[in-house]
Amino acid sequence: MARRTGSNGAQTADALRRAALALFARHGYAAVSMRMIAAEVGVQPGALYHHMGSKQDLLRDLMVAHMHELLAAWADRPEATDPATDPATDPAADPAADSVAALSGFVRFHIRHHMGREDAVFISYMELRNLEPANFATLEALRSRYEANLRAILELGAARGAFHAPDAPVATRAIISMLTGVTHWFRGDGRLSAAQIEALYTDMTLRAVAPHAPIQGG
Amino acid sequence: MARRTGSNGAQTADALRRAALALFARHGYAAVSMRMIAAEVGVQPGALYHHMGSKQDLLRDLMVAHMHELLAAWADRPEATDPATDPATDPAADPAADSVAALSGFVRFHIRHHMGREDAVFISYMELRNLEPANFATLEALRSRYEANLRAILELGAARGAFHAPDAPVATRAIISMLTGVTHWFRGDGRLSAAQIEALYTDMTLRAVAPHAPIQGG
DNA sequence: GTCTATACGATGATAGAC
DNA sequence: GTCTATCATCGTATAGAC
Repeated sequence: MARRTGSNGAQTADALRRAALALFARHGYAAVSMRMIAAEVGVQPGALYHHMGSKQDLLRDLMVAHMHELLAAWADRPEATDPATDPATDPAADPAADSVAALSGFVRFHIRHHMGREDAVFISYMELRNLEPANFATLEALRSRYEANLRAILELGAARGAFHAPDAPVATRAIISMLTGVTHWFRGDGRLSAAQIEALYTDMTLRAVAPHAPIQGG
Repeated sequence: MARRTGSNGAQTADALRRAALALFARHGYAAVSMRMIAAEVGVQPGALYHHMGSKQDLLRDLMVAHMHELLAAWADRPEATDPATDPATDPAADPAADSVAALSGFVRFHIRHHMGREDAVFISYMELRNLEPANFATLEALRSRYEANLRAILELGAARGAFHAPDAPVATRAIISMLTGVTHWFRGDGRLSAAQIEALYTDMTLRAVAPHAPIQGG
């Protein structure tokens, strides 16, 4: 037989991408062979090349798709599409509260979006070094675009006096590192629920840039 | 000639380990071949096996050495070996200030130790998945031992009321993720000096667990 | 669209000369 | 301790049948 009964091009392509994502996350791009991906889906190695250009193209596509999904989800989040009419969060009425709301909104969004996408998150910052220069530049631009959202929140908040963030670019990276670190160790069946993690990280982030001087020492 | 003039076993072994560290950090363990390591040092591939067991042994040794160095440096840090006699940091006199000093001491230590060791840091948490189970367990135990130092500082500080850390294990991971993230982007020739980075991160960390309620909102 | 078969180079590791 | 030479295996990717 030349084609398995019930096989379907689009379904196979999707299955291959899912299998590749999981395998890349578990073993690393370089350690995963095309044979492994094919075997996972149940097709022969040669059949892969009807669905993708090369292994490198596959990696780039997975990473670009993840970033597009992230940016689209940010643009479509409720706060962005449904501007609050609550006077308590009206920027003109209370700029500081607006900045705090924006920052805690970012934290919640970031953690919620990344939980459940551990594989894609892992790949997106572990496999950057396995991208060819042109593909690396593409990803860097997308990552930078996302990061700019947090930086803008911090800069506006600092200008308003709502935040203590003496260096917004550094604070941006520090916060993103902290938040993304959740995906390294969080497992849904652990001691804490996703909602509890979210609350703890929101609290720590808000405190980290709170305009109160901590006790100095040491 | 069977041996290059001036060659030396111990020197070659050391050079191979240095070359492997740099190559693993740049390209990833799976993407680096024994031939690449040999070529970097200027020996033939076969000669490598007089200095190491296997590629896996090499990776494990590099990672274990890094963790041992980290733990030894922590144990030997000035604050540990030279107890402060300054009344201002005497735990009995001012427990809260003692906790703050301990935490900022950890942040300073962590950042200073990790800066300049980017390659080893990178490998130590990127290549965990390429370790065989027994080796992985060894590394996990070492990592956990280091993490316990920060957790103890946070737990004691929280018990004293010096810190707001409702969940010490989560705060520990969050802080370590944030601090270690520095090695991803910091370059000595950048906009900020190492000392400035250190100050910024110390400030953010102390604030993140400061016992002042941040403005709530959003 | 999937199969079988294969081209062709690279891989980790070893053997034996010097 | 390093060399040369080599083994068996696996890598990505392609060609052509159905």
